Amino acid sequence: MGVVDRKEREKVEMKRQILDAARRLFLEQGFEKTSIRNIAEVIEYSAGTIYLYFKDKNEILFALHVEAFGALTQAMQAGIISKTDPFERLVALGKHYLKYAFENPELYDLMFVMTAPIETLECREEIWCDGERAFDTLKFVVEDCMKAGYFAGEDSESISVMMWSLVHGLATLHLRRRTMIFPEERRIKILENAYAKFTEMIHNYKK
Amino acid sequence: MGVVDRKEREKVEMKRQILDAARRLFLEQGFEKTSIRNIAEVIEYSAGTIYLYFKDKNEILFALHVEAFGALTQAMQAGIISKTDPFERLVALGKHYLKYAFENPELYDLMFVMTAPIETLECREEIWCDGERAFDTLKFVVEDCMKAGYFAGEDSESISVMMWSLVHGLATLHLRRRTMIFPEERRIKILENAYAKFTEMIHNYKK
DNA sequence: AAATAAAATGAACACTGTTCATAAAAACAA
DNA sequence: TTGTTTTTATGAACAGTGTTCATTTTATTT
Repeated sequence: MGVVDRKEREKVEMKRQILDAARRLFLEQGFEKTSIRNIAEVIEYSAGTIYLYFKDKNEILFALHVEAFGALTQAMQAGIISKTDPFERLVALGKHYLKYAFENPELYDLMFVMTAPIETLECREEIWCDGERAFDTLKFVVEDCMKAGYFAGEDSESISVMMWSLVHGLATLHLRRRTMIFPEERRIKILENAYAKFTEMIHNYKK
Repeated sequence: MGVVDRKEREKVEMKRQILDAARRLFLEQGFEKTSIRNIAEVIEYSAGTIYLYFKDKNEILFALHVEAFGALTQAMQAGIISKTDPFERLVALGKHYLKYAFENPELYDLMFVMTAPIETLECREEIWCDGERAFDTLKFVVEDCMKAGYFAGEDSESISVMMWSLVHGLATLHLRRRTMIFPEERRIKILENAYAKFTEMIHNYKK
């Protein structure tokens, strides 16, 4: 039957519409302040209809979570292929990670800061798989650096966690407005300097 | 009039009761999931009464914010006085900062992650003063290290932001459960290793 | 004891996420 | 085409939210 196929397509199409509306609203006004009724209004359906396509509000967030990680993975790959030298690659990887975070603040939030969805999806393996894959990408680049003579005698995991924490720290301090203690025109520069200093330090490090 | 004095004391006492109840509930179930009615129930008053002592829910959060920063300042001071050598001081400062974050997850959230209150209190100077003071403490210790020959030729601000970002990154990745990609029994060790590696690197760094 | 001032209440408002009986639309069978 | 069944959509209802405010209760002053 071609009908069942079309129905399937329509279902997917409807989910897309909901997700697009939800993403837009989440980006504009945040997760908490966006109501199911808001989303329904945008796509011109009743609130109840949303629940025919997604179990609850968190399920919508989860779907966006998957998409967001897809985009981050792409951004990270772009960083990797932009350089050939292993260490330059690592630096570029961090830069692209930060770029992604700054350009997609709400999505970054959703991936690495939000707790709301996590409680509900604690048992959900896929969530962690995405994060794990991203971390493994970082670790892989770090190990490449080690093969090229960097971080001699260190373990790649510690170096990777250190690197991740630093860029995540820079990203969240800024996204959550904690760089407000600095004058506005210098904020970005200050973050860039901190990252530059960090990469310089780990570059020149000898035991 | 002694009466007006007593009234003043009672007002303070009532505020204390509200704040204590609110802190407990925020710590237990988070800010969003705690309602004014919940707080009122704990102190055995009606919901409306809360609004005679605090303008709104955010005002309660703000009061706790001030308290939380007081406690962090204390924790940082404890780190500083625990050592005499400048660099050991810096390391201890970071350790005590992390300790505070792990022991007071919701308060740490409130200070460095939450966005909800910040929107409302954007214009509020006091908020940023507290954060600025904490950052200045860090910068001061970094500058002491420089006087002792560390970080030659660097500027203390970049080094301080780098340090802050790293510990903040470690703290938030863990508090927001993103270390779940690692096996449970190794999580803390992994964070400690990353911090140890970082301090080691900035310790041995020569331009 | 009466008048005044302060404090506490609880109903009301407009909102939230979610459910579910009902109604409309679409697909299939005769 | 008509009647039946399945799918999809609706909107009222529920229990909750933050917040306001007229009303009542309590405390103080005259």
